[in-house]
Formats: sequence, C-alpha cells, structure tokens
Amino acid sequence: MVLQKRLDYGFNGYEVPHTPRAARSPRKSAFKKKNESHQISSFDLLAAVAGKLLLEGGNSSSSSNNASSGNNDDQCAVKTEPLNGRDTTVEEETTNNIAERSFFVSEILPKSHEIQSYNRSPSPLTEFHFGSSSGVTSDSSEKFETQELVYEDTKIDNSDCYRSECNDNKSMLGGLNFEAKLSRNVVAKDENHIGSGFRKPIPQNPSLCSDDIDLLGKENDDDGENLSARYRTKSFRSTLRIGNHFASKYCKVSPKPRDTTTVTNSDLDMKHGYYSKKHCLKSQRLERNYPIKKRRYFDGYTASQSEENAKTEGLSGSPRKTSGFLSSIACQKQPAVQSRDSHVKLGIKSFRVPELFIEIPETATVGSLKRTVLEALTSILGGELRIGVLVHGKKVRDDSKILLQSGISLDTLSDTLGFCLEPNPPQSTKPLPPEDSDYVRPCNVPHTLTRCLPSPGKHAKPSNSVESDLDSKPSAPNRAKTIYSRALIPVRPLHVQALTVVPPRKTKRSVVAQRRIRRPFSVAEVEALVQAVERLGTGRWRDVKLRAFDNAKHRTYVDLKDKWKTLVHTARISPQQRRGEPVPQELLDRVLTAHAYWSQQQGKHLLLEGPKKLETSLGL
DNA sequence: CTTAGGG
DNA sequence: CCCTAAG
Repeated sequence: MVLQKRLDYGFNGYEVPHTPRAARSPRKSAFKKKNESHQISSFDLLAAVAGKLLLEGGNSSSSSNNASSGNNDDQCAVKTEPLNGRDTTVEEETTNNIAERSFFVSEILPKSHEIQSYNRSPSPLTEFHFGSSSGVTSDSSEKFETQELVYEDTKIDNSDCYRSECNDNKSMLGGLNFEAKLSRNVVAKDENHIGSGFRKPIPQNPSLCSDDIDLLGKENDDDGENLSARYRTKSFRSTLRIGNHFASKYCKVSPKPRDTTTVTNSDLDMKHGYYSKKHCLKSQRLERNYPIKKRRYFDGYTASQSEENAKTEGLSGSPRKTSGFLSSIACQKQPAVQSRDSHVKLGIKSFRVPELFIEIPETATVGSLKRTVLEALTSILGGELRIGVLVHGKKVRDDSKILLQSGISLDTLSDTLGFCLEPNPPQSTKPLPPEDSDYVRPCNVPHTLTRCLPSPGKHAKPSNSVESDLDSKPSAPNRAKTIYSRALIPVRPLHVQALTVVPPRKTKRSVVAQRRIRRPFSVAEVEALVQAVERLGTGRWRDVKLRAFDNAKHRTYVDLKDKWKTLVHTARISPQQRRGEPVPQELLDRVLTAHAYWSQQQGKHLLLEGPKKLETSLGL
C-alpha cells in the first residue's frame, strides 16, 4: 500500500517538462482550430496506469494477481496485470522467471474501446482498468522483454533482433525488464531511498555510471539532445532485467552467466541488433581518437544523421534522441475512428520501467533478489512518477500544447506517438565513472553503450604527471565475478517509416554516439598545453595535439583549442570566479602572454621570417 | 581533415 | 564538450 501512496505522489507531481523549442516541423496546416480547445490529459491517465503498474509489481510477489482488478470494468482502456500471475515460490523462480515477472500493463485496446483522451477526467484512475489479462504462460519467460512498439495496423518491422523477437510473441509482455548485477554488495534495502529516486540503490555501485553528472548542467536547454542527456543522467538505468536471460533471448551471443563481457555484449548487440559489425568497428575507432561526428541520438534510438534525418525529418519531424527512459507504451491510431471530433484514441500496450542497475551478491537468495529489485524499482518510480510523451521520438515537454501542435494527430499517431515513464524530478544520482572512451570493448560493439561499464580504479586517479594524464589508459574492467548487463532498451520512436516510401530498414545503422565523458584538464595537461601553444601558436591545434597530447587519445585538437579558450577566459576572470582544479597563476599568466602574443602575431600577418616562437620573443 | 567559433 | 560552417 505504500506503493499506492507513492503512486499518488507521482501523480500529483506529474508534469511534463516544458519544451520551449518549437516542433521540428511546425506544420501550421495541422492546426485545426477545432481541436485547439482540447487539452490532452490522458497522460495523467497514463501516469496512473504506470503507478498502478508499480503497485502491481509491488504486490506481485505476494498478493493476488488481480490486485486491482476490482476497479471499473467498463471503458477500461488499459488493462494491467502482473505478468506472473501465478504466485510461484521462491524456489521455483529462476532468474528468468524473475525477469519474466514483468508487468503487463495493457493490452491492445480493442478497436471498440476508445479513450476519450481529451476529456480531462477528475479521476484518472477510473479511466483505466487494471484487470487481469490473459495469463502469461510458462514460455513467457522467453518473452519477458517488453514489446517495444506494437503496431496494430502498421506492421512495421524494424528488423532489430530485439524487436522482432518481441513481435514473435503475441503476448505483449509489457513490463519491467530486469537487469541484475551480481556482486558482493547487496543493495541496501532500507527504505530511505524512497522518494529519493534511485539515488539510493545506485550508489551501491559507484562504478557503474559515472559520467552523467555534468550532463545535468544545462537545465533549460530545450535542445533535444541536451534533454536526452539530462534524462539519461537522472533517470538512467531503470530497467531491471536479468541480463543473462535477456542476452540469450535477444542476442545471438550465447549467454554465459558470470561472464561480464558476454553479457554486456549481448546487451549491446541486443540494442543494436542491426548494427553492422563493420560499423561498430568504425565507430570504435572514431571514438577512440576523435569525437564522433555523427549526430547523437539518445539511448537506443539512434540513426545516422544522414539516413535517419533524410528519412524522417522531411516527413514529420526529425527523429530525435529519445529519453533514456522506457517507452514501451504502444499506442495506436484507431483506424475506424476518423471521426470528425479528431479525438486521438490510443491504447497503451505496455509499460516498461526505465533501466535500472542493481547489485546483489551471487549468494543472495532469489527472494532477496526480488526484494532488491522491487525496492530499487519502487525507489525509482516511487518518488514521482510521470509520463513523458514522445513524438517522433522527441520528447514533448510543453503540456500546454495541443496534440496537433505536438504533431499528434490521427494520421500520424500510431507512428509518432510514444510514451515513457520517468521518475519525477529526475534526481541526479551519483554518476559512476564511465569507462574511458578509449576503453576497449571485448567485442565490437558501439561504444556508446559502455557508458556505465564499471571502471574500477579510475576514480581516484589524481594525475600529476602529464604522462599519466595524457595517456590515461582506462583500466579494463575486471569483474570476473560480476554479472553485469545493461538494459538499455532502445526507445525506438515510431518512425514514419510505415508512411514513407523509403525502403524500410536499409542499412539502418544506429550509432549511439554518446557524449564523451567530461575529463577536466589536469594542471599537468594545462602545463603541457601552455607550453605547446607558446611554441606553436594558437592556430595550429593539430600540431599542438601532436606535440603535447599525442598520447592522450581522449584529447582532440578541438579539445585543446577549447581548453585554451577556457584557459584564456579563466586567466581573465578573478580567481574567485574560477572553478575546478585551480590552475597555478603562473600558468594562467603564461596563457595570457601567449595568447596576447599569438593574437598579435596573427594580426601582424607577418610571416616574412616565419612566426617567431613566443619563447624566443620572450627570451626564453 | 582542420580551423575557428558559437552553443 | 558538442556541432558545424568554412577552407
């Protein structure tokens, strides 16, 4: 019942982030004044459903499978049911079974059923009925993965293994995907974390996700990318899942329990089932030395800029990174409801909780595992639950927008609308030091997914020597006994693919380029940079790179240029305003001197005898 | 691929 | 750090 309570909280707190930015493809024509007055509030309902889902989850292990089926019967737009209705004993529940314990949030809404999305209901909960749906049979363990997107009328095959797997099974198992990590530490089971988002559970594993912190910086950046980044950070890992099972199911990779690399790879593969190996290699290489120049799409949903954009942008908005959250709520347009009221009818097929990482000892009991997962889950969603709306994979944050304004219309609904659950005030959890971009993955997989790979020993690495810093070779994760898997369920925005003539799935590579982890320059690096610039000037960053940072694979000449820029700025502001590791004034002075010198030099344009070295000029 | 700058 | 227009 505690869950119920939280559910309520979540409800109250529900609020879609504001989205200042206009729709990618403002289609004025789409604005039918007729609908302007309509405000969609069904999201609230969705939130309610989600909450309900939680509730179900919380009780699933001990209560009946119809915990909430006693609600309204009519107009139940969404049905929810604990996947694992039958209450199996702990002994019986294998890891897989646990995973299987996802929650079936909803079924395809019968055509006849319609959700009057526009009518704000004072009591959202009443609009959703959480009845029990068809039972999930034993084989469900093989399909615990949620159905990502289910198209009723448009059978779109995105071809990624993960997806197709799902489609194979008629049973749309929505729900929670569990990902567990076995380790020596048990996630604390205290309840202090309630309401604090997943802050609690995560800290247990500081090495899992490290970098996201700085991502939280820009708060009002309406840019989709940034938004994504933010969410990735705050809401990261919310999908619980038993990696091994997942791997075996969705990836070719043979599941090897306790094999970190394998599992990880599996996940990666899963995520990029259609990712060509070749591309992986390339990607890796790129990331290794230089920033990937491809547009980054957020977790899961990614595509090469050229291809994806070309394919979808022109049609109905550019695909954007989607939030890292789950979004396996499938909605669909009701074919026969082209009614003039232009009401959007959508059926929610399933929910999936965002990815989540938990740590639990291998020796823990299944029961404790369940408990842990449950706790982690509730802690995540417990705080404030809310629903995110995705249109073309892009989050729509402006609640005031009408559907049409957001690009949600009868014509495109089924292909563009998506939802995602997200813990409210996304708490920035203690990010775990992400693996270095140079990290060499066991197999050729998109680097992006390694973001949370454990990187022991990388924490306290106060580099004093330029050497060490310049050549910060990430230590390879060493967790033989840890089962680590990731469950980044790609939130594939419904592409307009179905509506376009573009040949479906043609080299639909997805490059999940992730923002590089922030790696503040150390004093030593600054020193090296300054020295190099003094000698080479400020217009030869490549040379600077080669000269002083040739071994620092993670520093590109662009980085150096940027750093110089900031150094110059830093040198000009008062020491009080400076942040981060303090740079010796001496260096800053040199920065200013060199900057002034080279600026002048550049201005002089005198290359008669070649640019004199600053050093020479200064008599150094 | 590099630069140079704005974001 | 990212993204990109220019060269």
